[in-house]
Amino acid sequence: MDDANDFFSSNDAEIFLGLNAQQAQAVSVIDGPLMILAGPGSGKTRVITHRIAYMLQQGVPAERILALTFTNKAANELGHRIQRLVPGQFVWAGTFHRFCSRLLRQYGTFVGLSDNFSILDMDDATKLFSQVWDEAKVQDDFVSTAAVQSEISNAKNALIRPEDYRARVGNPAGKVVEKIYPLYQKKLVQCNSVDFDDLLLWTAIILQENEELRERLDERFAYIMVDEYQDTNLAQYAIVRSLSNDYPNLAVTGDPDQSIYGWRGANIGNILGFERDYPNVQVVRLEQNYRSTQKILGVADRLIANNRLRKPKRLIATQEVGQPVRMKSSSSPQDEALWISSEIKNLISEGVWEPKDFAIFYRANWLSRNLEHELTAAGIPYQLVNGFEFYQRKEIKDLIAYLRLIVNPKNDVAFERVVNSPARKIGKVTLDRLHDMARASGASLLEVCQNALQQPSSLGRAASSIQKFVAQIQQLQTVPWNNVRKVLESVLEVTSYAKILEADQTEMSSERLGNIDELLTAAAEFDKQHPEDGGLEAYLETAALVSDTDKLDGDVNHVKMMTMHAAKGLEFPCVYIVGVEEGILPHERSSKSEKDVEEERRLFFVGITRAQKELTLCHCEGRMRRGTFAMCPPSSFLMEVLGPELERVRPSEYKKSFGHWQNESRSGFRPPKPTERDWVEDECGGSSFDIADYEDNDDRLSNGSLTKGNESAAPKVSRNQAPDPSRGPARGIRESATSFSNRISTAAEMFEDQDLATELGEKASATSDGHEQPAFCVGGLVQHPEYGPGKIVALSGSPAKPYISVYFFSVGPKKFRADFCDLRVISNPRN
DNA sequence: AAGTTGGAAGTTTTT
DNA sequence: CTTCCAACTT
Repeated sequence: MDDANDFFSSNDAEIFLGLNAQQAQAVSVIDGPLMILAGPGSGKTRVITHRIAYMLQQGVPAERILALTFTNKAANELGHRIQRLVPGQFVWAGTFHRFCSRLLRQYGTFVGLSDNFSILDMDDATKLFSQVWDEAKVQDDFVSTAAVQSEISNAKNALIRPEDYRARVGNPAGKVVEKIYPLYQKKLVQCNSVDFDDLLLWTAIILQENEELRERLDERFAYIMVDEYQDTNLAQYAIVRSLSNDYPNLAVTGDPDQSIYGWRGANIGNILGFERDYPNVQVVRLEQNYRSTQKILGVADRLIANNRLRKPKRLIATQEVGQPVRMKSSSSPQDEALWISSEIKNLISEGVWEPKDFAIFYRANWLSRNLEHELTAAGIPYQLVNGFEFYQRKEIKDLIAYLRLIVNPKNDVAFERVVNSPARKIGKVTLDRLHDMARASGASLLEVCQNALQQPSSLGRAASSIQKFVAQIQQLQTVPWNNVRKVLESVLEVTSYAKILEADQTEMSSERLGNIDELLTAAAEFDKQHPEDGGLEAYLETAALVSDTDKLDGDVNHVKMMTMHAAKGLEFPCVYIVGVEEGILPHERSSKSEKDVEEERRLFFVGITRAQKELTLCHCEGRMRRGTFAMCPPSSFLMEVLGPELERVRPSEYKKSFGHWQNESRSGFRPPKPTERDWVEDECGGSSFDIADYEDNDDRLSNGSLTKGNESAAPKVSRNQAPDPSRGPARGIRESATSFSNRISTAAEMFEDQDLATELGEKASATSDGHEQPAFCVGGLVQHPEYGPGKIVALSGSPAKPYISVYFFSVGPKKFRADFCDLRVISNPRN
């Protein structure tokens, strides 16, 4: 460090200020290949920013620097920090996928894509894939679409093109992939679309096949930095290599111990083999951890030491010893959630921490349910970072699909999504016919429609609907693309999308209108933030490539909940990791091979090392699975981690935490009783119980009989059956309260007067020849061809979708669409 | 055409 | 306990 300061001019002082020796070394090496092995919390982002600042200061033009990150969030933060350090300089930083998307907009013609291509998200790609699957009439009953789709994804990530794919022996999906992969890829190109994997695949192919272009881009991006290099796959590796051949000023940062995307084709060998790929590489190790307490690091260290496929690496603590890492056992996820929420509530009210200091991690998104419920009940604000967010909702996908179709008329997936949304009476039959025509002519669905309208008879009854739809799209194509919000408003107006929802007047449609409002606001915000580089195409690219993690706002004072995958790169003072159970953390589907288990262990390692001050590892004795309560043994990882830093949460604390709930009367909830098991432990356990118990009882742990039979679960089961106010009513009773009460009273009436039935029957036969049909009225009597006579109980719905509820003598209550049903009015109440 | 219902099936992680 | 899909209803 001192040497470094002597060597560099005084201008450098600011850039090197406060860096340790290794960090300074990593910053100062800007020419030639460099590998930065950065443990968790070692100031990696800082090194990257300062290194870029140093390059700029050394006269490297900003446009020749390329920073590739894993998430948009990381890229944005990088950009932000560079701006702070070197104001006024613009360095391109973004994800691989975004970078590739930009290249393909320019050079996609090499592989048959025009510059307005669409990026399909997972949903759309799957939709297109199953169409191809259906068309190919796959006979094999033994492979699933999902297996084949994921095998194709693997092939793409491994840079295997459709024509080169050969089934490997022992791979049941292989033969089907051989057949489907080329068809799927052909269809994608026909639709002028790419899936996520294609962004990488096509870019790699273009760079491989166009030496002149490769040289130009290699020179253009003379300085490249790749973050999270341990998570790059073969395609990404190939792209990076192509761009750093003549100008091998490539710096990669990463940590083999944090490689958690092997299932997506990430090859940990890329970072382990970096020294082999690039001769004369300089290696810098950042081993000082500035984030976590010594105890937390001790636990992390002991865990990861169990991995065999790794380079041993130290984590040197610089923080205080800290509080013990806690291990908490609960009888059920409900109890676990209640315990966590009440503890967080107490810590907040005591002023120890703020909501935003807490994070709760889990292996899979569904594990957040109970937590959400209890945090809501406790009034703790939280933010969920999960997979089913804004852009997944139907109305949002519909509107985005309109935009995609406007930009790329060949996008058949978008066409299918919107052609009957809002409802235009264009159904399966019509769509099948359009598909046949498209297959025959090789044209896109929209083109087929346009052509067929020359002879409307070929479209049958749907011709006029299609005519209208095509006219709407054509009208929308004339709207200028520079203002996204205006385009969206035009879509809403031209298609009457919002108007139809407004007319519906149900709870769901008003929620959808709210979401649409939110989308309009977001679009306006995008327009504002991108006055130069915005517009419809840029917006669609952003919409396709944003992830939910990117939206995470650390400034908002909320508890954060997310998967451990999403937690990568983040840090929080207090961390809870839930569901540390065998079958969940190592996940049962990742327990086949040692390699898989090691990746699970790295995932746990990532979770643990996010914690700065306090860490609690939680597991349940059992949980509901497939409708029944099942026992859950604690994760084998927990046993690997046992040691002096670890402390079991003692039942006395458990009781104390619940005291709060017991004093508060909440309707609908019973204060949970400490389970029998907790009491037993309280008596015979003691402070030294925990570690010894786990170490000496492998057999008990492995067969999950640590609990004392089912007694401890009993109170939970009843809690489980209590109605859950956060979810809607179960199917089957999903009727409005009014119509339900109506039905009860009517039923009572009906049963009092049994003779009414015969009377009604007689009246019905008397009026059976067709008179003018009077309007339906509540209380009126009607005749149904199958069910016989009945009484009108309620009228509901909207003018567009009127419903009628009838109580029949023969079969009880029934509900029909009033404009479709075959009901004859016998009498009205006032007659 | 479109909504409702019953039965079978299934629970990873994400650019 | 949920979610998806095919069959059935109007």
